[in-house]
Formats: sequence, C-alpha cells, structure tokens
Amino acid sequence: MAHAGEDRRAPAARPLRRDAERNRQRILRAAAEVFTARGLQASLDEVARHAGVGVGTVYRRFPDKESLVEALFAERVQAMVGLAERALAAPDSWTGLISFLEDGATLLARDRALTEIFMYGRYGHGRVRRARDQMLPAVTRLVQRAQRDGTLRADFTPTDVPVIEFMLATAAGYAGQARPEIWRRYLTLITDGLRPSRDQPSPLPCDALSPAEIAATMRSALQHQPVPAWPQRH
Amino acid sequence: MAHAGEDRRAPAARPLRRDAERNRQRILRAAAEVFTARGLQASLDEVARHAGVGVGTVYRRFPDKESLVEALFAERVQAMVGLAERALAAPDSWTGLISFLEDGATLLARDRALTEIFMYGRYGHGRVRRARDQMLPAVTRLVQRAQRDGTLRADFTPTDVPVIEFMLATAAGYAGQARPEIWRRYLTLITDGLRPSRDQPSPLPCDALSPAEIAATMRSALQHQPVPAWPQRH
Amino acid sequence: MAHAGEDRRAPAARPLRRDAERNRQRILRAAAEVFTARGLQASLDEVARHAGVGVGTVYRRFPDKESLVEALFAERVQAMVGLAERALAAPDSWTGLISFLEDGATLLARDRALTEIFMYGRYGHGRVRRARDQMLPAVTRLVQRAQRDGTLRADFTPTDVPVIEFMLATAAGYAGQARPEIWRRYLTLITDGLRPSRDQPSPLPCDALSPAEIAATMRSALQHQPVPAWPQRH
Amino acid sequence: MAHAGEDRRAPAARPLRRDAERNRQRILRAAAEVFTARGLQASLDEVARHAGVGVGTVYRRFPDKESLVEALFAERVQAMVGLAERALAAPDSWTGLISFLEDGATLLARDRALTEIFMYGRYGHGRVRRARDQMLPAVTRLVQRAQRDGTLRADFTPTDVPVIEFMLATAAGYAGQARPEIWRRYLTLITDGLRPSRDQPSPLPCDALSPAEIAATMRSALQHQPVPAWPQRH
DNA sequence: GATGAATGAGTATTCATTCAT
DNA sequence: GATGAATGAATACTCATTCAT
Repeated sequence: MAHAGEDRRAPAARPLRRDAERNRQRILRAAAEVFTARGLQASLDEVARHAGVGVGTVYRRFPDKESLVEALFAERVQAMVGLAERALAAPDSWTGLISFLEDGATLLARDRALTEIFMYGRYGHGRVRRARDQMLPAVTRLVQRAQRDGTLRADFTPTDVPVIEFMLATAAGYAGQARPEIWRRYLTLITDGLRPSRDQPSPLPCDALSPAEIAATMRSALQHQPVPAWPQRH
Repeated sequence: MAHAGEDRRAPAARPLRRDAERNRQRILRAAAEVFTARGLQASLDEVARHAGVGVGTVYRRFPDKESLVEALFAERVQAMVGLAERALAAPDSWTGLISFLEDGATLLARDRALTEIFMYGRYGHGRVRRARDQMLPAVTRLVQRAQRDGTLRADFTPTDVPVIEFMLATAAGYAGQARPEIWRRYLTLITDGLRPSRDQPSPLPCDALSPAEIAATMRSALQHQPVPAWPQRH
Repeated sequence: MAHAGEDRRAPAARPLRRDAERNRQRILRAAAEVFTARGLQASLDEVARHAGVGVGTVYRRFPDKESLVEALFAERVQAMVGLAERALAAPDSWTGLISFLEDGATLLARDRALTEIFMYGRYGHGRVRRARDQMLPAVTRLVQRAQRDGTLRADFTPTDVPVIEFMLATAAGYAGQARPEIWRRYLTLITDGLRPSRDQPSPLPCDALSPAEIAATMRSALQHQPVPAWPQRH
Repeated sequence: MAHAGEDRRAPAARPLRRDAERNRQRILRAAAEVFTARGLQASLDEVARHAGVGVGTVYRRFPDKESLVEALFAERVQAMVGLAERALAAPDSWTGLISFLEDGATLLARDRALTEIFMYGRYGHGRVRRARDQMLPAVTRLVQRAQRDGTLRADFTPTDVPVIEFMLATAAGYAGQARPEIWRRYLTLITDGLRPSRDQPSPLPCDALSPAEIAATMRSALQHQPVPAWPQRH
C-alpha cells in the first residue's frame, strides 16, 4: 500500500517513533487549516509556524510540498472511499448513492485547496491518483446497484460521480464562506435529473469519461508543458 | 465604453500607432494562450517571451498584471453578456436559456484562467466587475421570461445561472484537453432537472445566492485573512 | 528596548544562533560600507554580495530594506544620543555643547547614508524616529545648561543643533574622502557666532524649527506629491 | 564656451531653430519643476510629460539624463556667477559678500535636486564644473576686496563660500517647504563669526579646500567605484 | 524634427528546498 | 531527530535609452 518516495515512512513502512508520528499529524492538521484558508499558494513556512514546528521538520516528514499536499489530499480521498463503502451498506440503493454525493460534497465544500488541486492540478500525481483508483470501484458498485434496482437512469456512469462532486465543490468554493451549503441546491437539481422514472429524460449527449481518461487527464494537467511557441514575425 | 486607468489607451482613447496596436494584439493573444494553458500564475515574463516582445512592452500597454488580465477577461465577459442578450431574441424562452448556458459553457471550457478569475477573483475588479454587473440583468430577463412562459421551474433563480456555468467549466477543466465537450453531459443532467413539467420536482433545499452575496464573495476572496493561530502544545 | 517588527529578532528577543549572529553582523557591516559609499539607493543585492551571503539571508534577518537601514541607522542615532548624554557630564557647559557638536559631526562625516536618511527620510520611521525623539531632550538639556551659565547666546534653540550637525555633514560630504575633517573649519566659524560675549551679536532673523516642524518635515519628505501640471501650450 | 557632448547644440554651436529652442526651454523649465519637487530620481518620462513633449524630444535635446541635469544645474551656477559679479559692484565690500551668500542661498533653497547634485554628486562633471570654475574667480575678488577693506577675517578663503552655500542649502532642504527661509538663521550665525572685529576670533582649525581639491572631490564623487570587497571567510 | 513604442537590465521581495548546528 | 539559517531562482514592476514611424 505504501509507495516509495511519497513520504519518508515509505521505504520500510516502519512505524514512526511516537513523537515523530505526533508531529506528522500536527503538520497535516496545520497544513489542512492553512491550505484550506489560504489555498495552495500558502508557504510551508506558514504551515510549519502554524504547526509549531520548524520547516526542517516538515521536510523530514514530507520530502517536498507536493508530497505534503498529496498526503493531505490522499487522506481525504481515502475518506471518500470510506464513505462510498459505507454507502453500499445503505438499505436503499438510491439513498445510498445520493448520500454519498452529499457526504463527499460536504468534505469538499469549504476546502479551497482541495478544489485547487482538482481543478488546476499542480499537485496530485502519486497517492492521490491511487486513492482515487480505489474510489472508482466502490462508486461503481454503488452505481450499478442503483441501476439494477431501477432507481438510477441507465446511462449514468460511475465516472460521473467524481465529476459531479467537483462541480458541487466548485459551487461551494464560489459561494465561499458566506454560504458554504449552497451546493445542496445544485445537488438537488442534478439528482432530479438522475431518476429514470422521469418523463422523457433527455439522452446524454456524450459518453462519460472512461477511467483511463480520468487518469490521463490528471497526468497531463501536471506536465508543465511549454506553451507552444509562436512563429516569430519580427 | 472605455474606462480610465484600465489600459494605457484609456485617457484619450486615441488610436494606437499601427505597430503598437499590432503588438498589443500580439500580447493579448499570447496572454490568452499562456494564461489559458498555465493559469493566472503564469508570469508576465513568460507572456512577453511568448509574444516575442520585451517585458517592458507588456508593461507599456498594461500598467500591471491585473490590467492585462482584466483586458483579456473583460472581452470575454462582454462576449457572454452579448450571448445573454442574443438569447433573449430566441423565439422559445426555454431554448433561449439553455442555449445561453451552452454557449457560455463553450466559452468557459478549456479556459482555465477565466474560471480562476471567476472563482478566486484575485484579479478583475475594474471592467470585469462592470461587465459582470451587466450580465446578471440580462440573465434575469432570460430567466423571468422562461418562468413567465412556464418553461422553467419557479424556484430557479438568476444567480443560479453563473454558478451552473462555473460548474460546467469545472467539469470541462477536469476533463481537460482529452474531452473538452464533456460538460454537455452534465448540462443535460441539470437541464433535465429544470423543467417544471417534471413529476414531483424536489424542492430546492436552500436559497440561491443573492446578487449581494456574489459581490461579497468576490470581495472576500481578496482578503489575506490570517489563519487563526493554534494553541501551541509544545 | 527591542521593538516588534523591526528585525526578525524582535518578537521573542531570543538570541540568534551563533552562525546567524555572525552573519547578521556581517550583513550590517557590509550594509554600512555599501550604503556609506554609494548612498541608500544601493541595492540589497549589492549588500548581500559584499557580505558574501545570498540575498535571502539578508531578507531573513531584515524583513525589508527599510528595516536594514533602520537597524543600521538606529544604532548610530543611539550613539549620538549617548554622546549628548555624556556631554551633559562635562564640567564646562560650553565645552559640553561644543564637544557634542564635534563628536556628532565626526559620526556624520563620511557617512553619506546617514545624511540621506536625515535629510530625505525615505527610510527611518521606526526605531530611527524613536531614537531621534530621545535626542532632542538630551540636546535641550545641554543647550539650557549652557544658556543658564551664560556661555551660549540666548536666542539659540535646541533644534538648531541637529540642523548644524547636518550642515557640517554636508560640508564633510562635499569635501569627500579628500578632506574628511574639513567640517571643523565651519564648526569653528559657527561656534564663534554662538558666544553671547561677542560685541553686538546680530539678532537671528527667524525662529528656529519647532520640534513639531521637524517631525512634519520628515513626514512630508515621504509623500510622492504630484508635480502640479502645467498649462499645455501645444 | 560650448563643450562637445553636453547637449546637442554643441558641435557647431549653430543656433537652434526657433521651435527647437522653445522646446529646449520648455524641457528645462519642466525639468526644473519636476526635479525640484521630486528630486533627481524623477524619470525623464515624467519630465517629458510635464513639458508636454515626447521623451524622444528630450533625448534629442539632451543626449542623456546626466546632460539635462547638468544643463539645469549649469544655468544655476551661471546665475550664481552673475550674482557674484553683481555683488562686486556693491559700494560696501562686506555687504557685497553677505548679499551674495544670501542670494546664492535663496537660489539653492527649496531646490532638492540642486542639493542632491552637490551632496551626492551622481551628476555634474561637465559644464557644472566649468561653471563653478567661473564662479571661484569672482568669489575670490569678492573675498579679497572685503579682506583688503578689513571687513572680513583674514583666514577666510574663497573656497569657503561655496561650502557655506551648500551648508545653507542643506538647512533649507532639511526644513523643506514648511520653512524655506530657515537658512537665514544659520547664515546670520555664520556671518557673525566672519567679522574680524570680533574679540578673540578662534583660529580656524584646518585649511580650506584648495580649488584643486574641490575639483578632485567632484570627480571622485562620480566614479561608481565598487565598494572594496571583503575577505570572504565562508 | 518630433513622437512615443520597444527594450532589457535592474530592484525589492518571496519561497521551495538544503544543510549546518 | 528537530531546528531554523542559508540559498538563489523567480516574480512584479521601473526606467534610461534607442529606434521605427
């Protein structure tokens, strides 16, 4: 489960000394607060100060900013995976799916950094991708169950789920602190479109992203590709 | 239409010399490409290099980064206002609204910078705001007309329109270059939820943003609020 | 004695690590040399190069140029305050005053930066001002003592003292390295005019600056007042 | 009288076309105002704007900023030379000298740029030096006449005159706009020390600058000598 | 001749990252 | 292990100077 180079625990997966683990948690908590409030451009110095440790300690736990951000985000995607798994246990398949969307959006809302990661992908190749890879199977089961039950339109696709989550996060981010729960309004709008029982649901005009496309998309967002140069007409 | 202080043409509105105008366009085109590809954190040095001019030239035309971004963005928001106005001319009120959503999303999709401006508003306080201020009235007419005609659910609100646009842009941005059209899928989902004719439409769980809240949100995005300090438990 | 925000040592006043303190001194010494030789427009890059450290190190110790200049200058103004206080201990009141003028001019002479700060005050709003505020009272006691003793003409005013110091610094700066002690010549000329015993001393034609005027002067030096526009006669 | 390279009139000393000459005056007047108000760091763009011409025109008349500053200053030194010559015509030799000091200080006072030139000499090698060279002979006659008449102490030296002028300018510059005439106070103090009739005038402790030293001083102020490097002990 | 557009080296400042203590 | 000092490349912006129109 551990992957080399992500954080310093990796190579041997040896458990950290108690105080080291405490610091690690402290840093993650501080980073969550700082990045959430300020976005990802917050400096690691600020994170360290907020955590009450030196920058050096941050770098001891996380080889670079990327890794810290990843660890943070991976935990949340993990949390979402957990939500999806728990949603499978819901007695009603439709309710299970919807409450997963709700709970996921609740996690994303108010989290500026999370949205930045998803939308502008300067971070997030490593554990994030793998965490998400764990999520898709769970979501797939959730979706298939609902479709089997006939509570969800047939052309809905598991990869639609993360996209919808991000869209809701966008709404929440846009409304900001003032109205953090605004996304519920749009979730309702969307779920009203998800029922198969609706009269004449419009056919969806294009295929959902395939899991491979989601992976490819994330990868490409990270390359700092030079903007293709222009023919110089000087 | 021209507003003082936004770009150097403003005060006299005297037309630029031919070569200057050519370079201005070149810079604008380069900025569009660079910001679209890299987001607004791209440096003006990179814009200048891409345009094949010196940084000084960029600064001659646009007194600061903000102004350049504004000039770029203002044109596009203007374009969106234009779309809303044209949509009012559509014979069918429902079609008018939907095609505005489509056309707007088409403009936003693939344009990372545009979305950044709208969502995090680090830039865009002059012409951009004024342009946006023109948009809401137009959208309002569009929405009211559809509601008068009974083609749109009554609890939909004009401010929902920009939020939905950004959500679609998010979807597009997430799918990236691979599937720029993907947002159409989610627009369909949403519009299916907008019809009043639907059987038992779910009540929307909270009020839409008021115009004042949108304005406040934009303003607050700019404050560099200190992250509240933690009790240090060293 | 330490004032928050002036240099990074301030908040906790915790002593710097040995190497840091060494570098801090190195930077201060380099800054003194560079500013003295080149004036305050010298860049911090040059200071850093001269000190043999990276610019970042300079900025770690002093949050901005102002603070570095302040730290440098504050020490010297402090030194002058000390001189004034020591001069009060001189047995003869006249000698006390004169030797303060001498010692002060000795400090100012050859120090282009010091003079710039005093005269154009682009820097120096924190400790510098406070240090200067300490100087005037000390000088006042010096002047009043001499006047009580009848060794100083009665219409001389404490604020005349700094003005005279700057005049002497001007003379020194003008003569430059070639004749750094030239100011002594003009000090003699001036002090010959200060004795009350002189036959028919000319009445001084206008009042000295009030302390408030000195403060106002410094403040106004900072405003970037627009040059009033001209009637264009094209 | 014209010296190559100083301004574009030089090589042939051919009189400028009428409009060119008008522009030249306009620029000089604008430069005087701008530099006086803002100091020498004012940009030539601002000067041009204030004069109502393009920067190119400024550069056509004056090959670089230095030359413009020089031209400006040279005119004033010229004006001072004129004053010295006129002072020679005064019936009383003492009054002649003093009123020259007064009139000179009046010219210098309120002129931040002039003071900057003198004190920090980033400009002023060319015509300025020559103009001053014209001044010293005139001043010398003024001083010698007063000493011959016994109205001036014998150890006073012609080169003391410009130094005193700059000292007075310093006082004026320090007091700023608030009290432009403050220098009169210090002139009185100094002139009270200049009378030979005074009881026991103190001997002046060092020789005045020689004309050669003044010249050397100015020259050296202009070299951008690197601050001598330090032994690096890294 | 006049204009103002273009240039690019220079300035203050920030921040991810490395390394001596 | 923890700390925080040091580094330098990067970024927004300015301005003296040159040159095309």
